[in-house]
Amino acid sequence: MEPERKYRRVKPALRREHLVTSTLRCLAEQGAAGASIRRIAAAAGVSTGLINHHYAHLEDLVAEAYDHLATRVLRDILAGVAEAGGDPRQRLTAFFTVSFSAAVLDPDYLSAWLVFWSMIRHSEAMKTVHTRTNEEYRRSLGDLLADLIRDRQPARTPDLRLAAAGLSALLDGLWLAWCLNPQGLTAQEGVAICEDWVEAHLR
Amino acid sequence: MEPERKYRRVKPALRREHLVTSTLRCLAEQGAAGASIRRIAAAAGVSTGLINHHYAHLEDLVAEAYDHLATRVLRDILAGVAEAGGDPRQRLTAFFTVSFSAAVLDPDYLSAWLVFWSMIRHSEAMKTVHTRTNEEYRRSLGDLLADLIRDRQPARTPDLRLAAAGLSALLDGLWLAWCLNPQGLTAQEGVAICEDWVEAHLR
DNA sequence: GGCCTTCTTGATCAATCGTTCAGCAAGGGG
DNA sequence: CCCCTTGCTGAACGATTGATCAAGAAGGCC
Repeated sequence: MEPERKYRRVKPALRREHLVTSTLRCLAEQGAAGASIRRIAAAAGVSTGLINHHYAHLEDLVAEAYDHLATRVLRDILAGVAEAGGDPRQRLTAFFTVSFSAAVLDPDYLSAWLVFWSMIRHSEAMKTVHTRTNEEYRRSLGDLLADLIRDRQPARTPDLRLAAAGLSALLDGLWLAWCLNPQGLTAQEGVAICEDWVEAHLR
Repeated sequence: MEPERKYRRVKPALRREHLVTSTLRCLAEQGAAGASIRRIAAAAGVSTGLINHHYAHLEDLVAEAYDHLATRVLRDILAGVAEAGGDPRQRLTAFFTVSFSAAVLDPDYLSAWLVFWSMIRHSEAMKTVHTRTNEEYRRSLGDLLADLIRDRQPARTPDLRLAAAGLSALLDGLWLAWCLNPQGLTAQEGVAICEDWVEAHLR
């Protein structure tokens, strides 16, 4: 008979990653109610005390989960863009397509984003993650737009910063609307609206 | 000496309105933490029991607050539109201007919207309010777009439903981005981006 | 093989939550 | 003016919250 171990020790870095993914699962499945030390501990299969051992405050864990999700989404999108080849227009289409794919456009994950956003106001850590990831996202979008502008040489070149802000807001708004009421819009229509934006603005 | 009354009775309809405005104040000031019977009761200057006397569940009160805020915002916007006169283009500009005015674009109120949205998933009452108010909003925007299209007779008339969905998403996205990070964008730039959308799509 | 670091547990704390309910009292109708 | 409806109070209940901490045990190192 092998001696039953009560638990297995895990290296901090690995354990923290484990806790972060458990947090995301909790937030996606249960929304704001899932942002609780006890529920996350249960989902991770560990004791409540372990969470405060690795994170001084629950807020720190959630901030890391925010960073994790935002980074993964942008990475997925950029991977799709890279697959699309070198044509600026097709790269932008890939950006839209992945943005409206199931891996990103998931009503369950909206619950998580809502929790993140609601914490930004009072948590400096959350604010920091939001500002940084948002800048990365908008810069990626701005780069793609800049490439397309250079390629097309449209009659009137728009302000790049405002254009990126507008397209980014359009994407966020469509994503939000779809998650809150999937009946009102299809993913294909979401992509189509973004494509229209490009054709209308960079002609 | 006038006999001190312990409290004053108020007609149900008036009391409910009182509770709704107190709820909105709580949600705006304290976010998700303000969505509590005790805090709302304290803000309204009544006992906790009174809330459950008028509303079977806290959820019902919050749903009424959601309805109240969404209706007020749309009413403010349409009032601005009415003031703008009869020119379809100027009416649309008024829609944008009011949307980015302080009465609507308030980071404090974002906290309230986030609470509402996070409750939609599990509350049928919240889902009903969201669907209805959202349809009203999008229909108002669609009407203004239809007027402008009839007035301008643009070369290629866009799908009205998709156009309204797109512009509505753009407004929501800009509003969300500004509330979450007011440094990243000014209200005037928000209006400018919306104006650009109109000029680019309905030329 | 035994020691020692430190990862992990789980009981415990005070605070807060939504809801219930017995009873008080305000103030209009008869 | 009194009664009776009902708006209203506030204590109480059980559940849940984030955080603390003493104790335990896993597993690498000498």
